[in-house]
Amino acid sequence: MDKILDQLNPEQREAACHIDGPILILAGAGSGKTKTITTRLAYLLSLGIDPANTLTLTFTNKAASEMRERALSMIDNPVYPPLLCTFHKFGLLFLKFHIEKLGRKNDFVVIDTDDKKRIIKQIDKELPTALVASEISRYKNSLIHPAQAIAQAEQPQYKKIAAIYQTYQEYLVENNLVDFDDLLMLTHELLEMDEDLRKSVSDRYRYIMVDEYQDTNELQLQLLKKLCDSHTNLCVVGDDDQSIYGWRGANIKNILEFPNMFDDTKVVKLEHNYRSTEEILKAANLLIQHNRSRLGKTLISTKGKGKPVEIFQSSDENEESDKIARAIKQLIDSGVAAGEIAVLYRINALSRSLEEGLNRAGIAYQLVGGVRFYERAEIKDAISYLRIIANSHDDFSFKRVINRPKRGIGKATIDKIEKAAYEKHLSLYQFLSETPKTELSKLLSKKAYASINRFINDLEILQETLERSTMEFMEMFDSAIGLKAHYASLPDGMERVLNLDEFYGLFRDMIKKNPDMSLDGFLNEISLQSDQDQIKGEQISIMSVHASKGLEFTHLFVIGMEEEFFPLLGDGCDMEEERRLGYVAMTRAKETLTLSTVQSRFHKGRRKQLEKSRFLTEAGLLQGALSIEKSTGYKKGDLVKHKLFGIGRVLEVSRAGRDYKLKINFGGNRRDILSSFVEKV
DNA sequence: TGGGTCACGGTTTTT
DNA sequence: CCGTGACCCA
Repeated sequence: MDKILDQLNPEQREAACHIDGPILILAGAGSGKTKTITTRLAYLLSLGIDPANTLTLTFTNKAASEMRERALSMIDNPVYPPLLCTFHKFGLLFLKFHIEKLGRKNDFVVIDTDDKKRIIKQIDKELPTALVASEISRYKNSLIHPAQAIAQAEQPQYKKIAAIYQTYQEYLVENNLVDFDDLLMLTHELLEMDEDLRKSVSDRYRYIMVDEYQDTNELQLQLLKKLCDSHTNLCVVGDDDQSIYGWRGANIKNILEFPNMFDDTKVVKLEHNYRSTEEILKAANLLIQHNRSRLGKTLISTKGKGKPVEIFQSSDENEESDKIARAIKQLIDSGVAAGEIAVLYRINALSRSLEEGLNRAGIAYQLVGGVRFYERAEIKDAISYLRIIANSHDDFSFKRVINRPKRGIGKATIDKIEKAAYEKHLSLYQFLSETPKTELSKLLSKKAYASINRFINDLEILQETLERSTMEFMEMFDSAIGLKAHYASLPDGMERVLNLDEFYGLFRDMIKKNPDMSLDGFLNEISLQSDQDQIKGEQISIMSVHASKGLEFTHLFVIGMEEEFFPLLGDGCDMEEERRLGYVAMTRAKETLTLSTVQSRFHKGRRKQLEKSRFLTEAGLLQGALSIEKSTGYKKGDLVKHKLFGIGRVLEVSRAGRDYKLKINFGGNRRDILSSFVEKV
């Protein structure tokens, strides 16, 4: 038992050994966070706690599988695996068992963001789909039902969005679809309305752990509270300084106020950093100290002084990328493995000039992020076919693929079929396969009729084959549909064909490993899976700062260190979150860190003169008095909001020790207020 | 039905 | 500048 804990430092051990009651583990970058919580899980099990009584929640599948592997390798006799999965996977499992209590069937289909947008577009074409989609997410994540949304909407635009939300939700229920937010929202709903269920679920999961707690949103917090109904054994791990998902609903208050929300919370800080040199940590620490909303932590290096952080200054983006390419070449020539090198940027648009520079220098690289495997059009087509075959009610998938490959069926024909099917209360597929041929041929044009007949026929043959043998079904699937052939004929088709092959390969693998798995099972399995886009070690990586979270590189470059790009300014800019992003970027580096800044950059069709990023000065890397206004983010004339005094206008900004003082005019009343007590409006 | 052209707008991303 | 989506015509 002690062997398990031997590997930990005193703070890590203190955190891992805490069993009962709430605990917040504040784990700084590179402080051995995963090691600590996987050890804690292994420790709990080594004490004889039933794995079935534990629940460990993460945000990504990657984190879940990594933790599972590490925890299980520490226990001698893994009895059966403890539940360790993403929040959404937990919701999915839960709903499979309990959604019937909400009057819905458990053969629901999980739709992704892309599907969601398509449905929204069907309902409304006026408002931007992306906006509506994110507002619906906001509603769901704040536990607001369509009726409430409609009742509280004031502006005409929001009235419209709330109405779309209602129609959207009705559409989901009618077609038995569930979106990502529903996986959590419906789970919460069930736990809220059914006291017995809540009690039994909470009794079962007596030891709950949450990874990356700084990224939780309101809904996730509420869900956790329900899961902790009959106990308070909640162990959350995170780093408030690495909260970089505020824009998608993560609420940093969840971690900042955790000790106030749960009584008798134990707080453990992990501040020993096992990743970066002193020079790198010094800069990162200085930078993050400029933030006010934080619990406060200073990383301590265990790796020695190291090389100073280097600054590259160039006139434009071409010079910048050439400099970086040259530096990378030197590293590689001196024997550094390419996988140890990465370049980060704040926005994806900056990858272009960088890629050009790397290409000029003949350096192979891989771009991490971008379009994910399961979101590629060709893969979603194949999945849609599988969904129709598994579930003949899935009109949504049906419409996606009815004309892919091209069958000469356009909007007009689809409208006709939809209308007729609607009148008979049948799904599209049912309607087309059950309606007598004579009747169908009257409804449709000759060409469309013949084409649809063939289509339905192919699907029926596939369905019959599936009943006999999944393997046989898979063998004939593509040739029956003609997806590969379709994509092969397109100009950029080669890669898409390869992707389809990979997908079919995945499917076959899954069947071989799990001969009993049904098509339904397979579809469920992949609905929450993003490709584990593993980084191939033999190339240098380039990616956004967001994509780099959780990774580390021996030699790291960050480009675009200019005001406007990093920090990325614009409306709704949260300077503290930008600073946390800067902190995340810097703390990815192990041995050398190079920050690059240019005088001008070509962006959105024009060249712009730029100033050096304030983060360079804040991190103590560049001299130069920064104007007070810039470092606070407040300037004369800004509107700010105070808890008690309400909205006021800034008249003057001045320094007050480590904080800043604002002279504010609150409706005629002038007051001096410390800047951390107001927020921008 | 589907290919072609033009206007517009443009952070960060996981499930 | 470059990709997407709406709209128009064959």
